[in-house]
Amino acid sequence: MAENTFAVQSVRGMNDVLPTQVAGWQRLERVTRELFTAYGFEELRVPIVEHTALFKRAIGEYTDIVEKEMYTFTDSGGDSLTLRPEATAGVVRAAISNGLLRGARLKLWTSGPMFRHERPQKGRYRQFHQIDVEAIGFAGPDIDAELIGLTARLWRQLGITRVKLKLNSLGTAQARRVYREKLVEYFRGHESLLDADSRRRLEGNPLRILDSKNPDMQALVAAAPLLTDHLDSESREHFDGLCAMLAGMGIDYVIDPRLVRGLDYYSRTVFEWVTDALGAQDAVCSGGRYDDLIPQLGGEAQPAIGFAMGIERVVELMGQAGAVDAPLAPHVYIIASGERAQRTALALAERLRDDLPTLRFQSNMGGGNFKAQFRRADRSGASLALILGDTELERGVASLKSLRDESGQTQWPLPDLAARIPAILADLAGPTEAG
RNA sequence: GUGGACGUAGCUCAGCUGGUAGAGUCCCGGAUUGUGAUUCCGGCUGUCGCGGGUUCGAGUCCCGUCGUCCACCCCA
Repeated sequence: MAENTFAVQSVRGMNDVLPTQVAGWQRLERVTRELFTAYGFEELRVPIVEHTALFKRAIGEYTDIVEKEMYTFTDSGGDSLTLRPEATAGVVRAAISNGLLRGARLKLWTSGPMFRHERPQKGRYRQFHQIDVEAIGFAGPDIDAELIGLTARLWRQLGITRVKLKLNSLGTAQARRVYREKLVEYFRGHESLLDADSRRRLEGNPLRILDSKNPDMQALVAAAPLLTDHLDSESREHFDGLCAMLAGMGIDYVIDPRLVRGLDYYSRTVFEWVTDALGAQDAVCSGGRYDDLIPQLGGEAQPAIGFAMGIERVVELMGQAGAVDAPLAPHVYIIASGERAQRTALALAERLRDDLPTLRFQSNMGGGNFKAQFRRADRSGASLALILGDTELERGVASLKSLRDESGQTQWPLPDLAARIPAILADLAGPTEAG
């Protein structure tokens, strides 16, 4: 590859978010921040890089993420570090190492880039972004229901409708161990029917076989023993409680006994919001309970639950739902012709910004004749053009022209502008925007 | 990591069985003296992703490579 090409190409799977796309990101960030605050969650910011061992221990040695998808490197001090592939491990680590856990109940959220070395696809990137929510110190199922209720509210606020909630319980680690043995036994009995992927998983992560999309495997999977039938009684009760609460909140869900997660730390409640609008990358937001993780990482045992949503995926859904705001147009576009007028216009713009801080003034930059400046004014979407030329300068006035209707052009002494502009804008806006 | 499709002006694309690139759009200027739509006229921009090969000659064929997209896989 030529060196130039190399230099101007972004790294595979790592994308720029362009100004035209940013509106969706900002809307999602704003709505989630308000929602989290309203539910009593506090923001926590954690590093992007952690010790490799943290992720191995939290996510599990035999998961796909740890086995083949992590960006791991040795720093110049000889430490093995990893670009975080998910957020929970870092949040839990931060809670432990800052001593936040002692008897506390933590409701936290964080967001930022995550890194996974996968083959890029629509909705799947090597650097992608998540908004992550964690509730530590709550045994549930009330908090489980609240978290799910929060996400359901978020979709409503964003105008997203093409999502469905899938729900399952993985039981406790002990119950899962028993089930796992049963499952391995079952699949060993039919080993000749297993595809290559499934045979590989039989050792490391047999539960994932249940997730197989291979049509040839469906019959075998369908007849496999169900985790749901092997739940311990406490998990059963917990899960039934959650279902009842969701029903009481009017939240629709589908119980999917084969919903398992790709991260080992989950136990009991797992859930996933899926969509049919993003092709194969259908998970928009998912999470679950991780009651055993904190002691595994050296903290004092605390039940906990969390979820993460993929910003790129949610923003894509927002775009499809038409839920992205148009960029804010200036209220006033300032046109100035001639050197003296341009100087006057800059000073005038600053004064108007002082006097009218809630309005958006855009000054024409880079000169141009009146025609060009009016064209830019029009394209800017501004409601009003403020015109400053030789004629106006001589008389100490500025012209104001409506760009959105035919109400014409008026002239005002410069000192009066700050008082006149809001009134004129209000007239232009008319009754529709009066509220 | 596996399989498949694709990669031509900023954008959307055309370019037949190989003969050294074109449209629309965008942008800029003009259509009587200081006024944004539309229309008309004129103008600008391309290492045809990159590298190599075949050929007298390649955007068009072959190989490699990078990237995008789709499916698998995985997951947010």
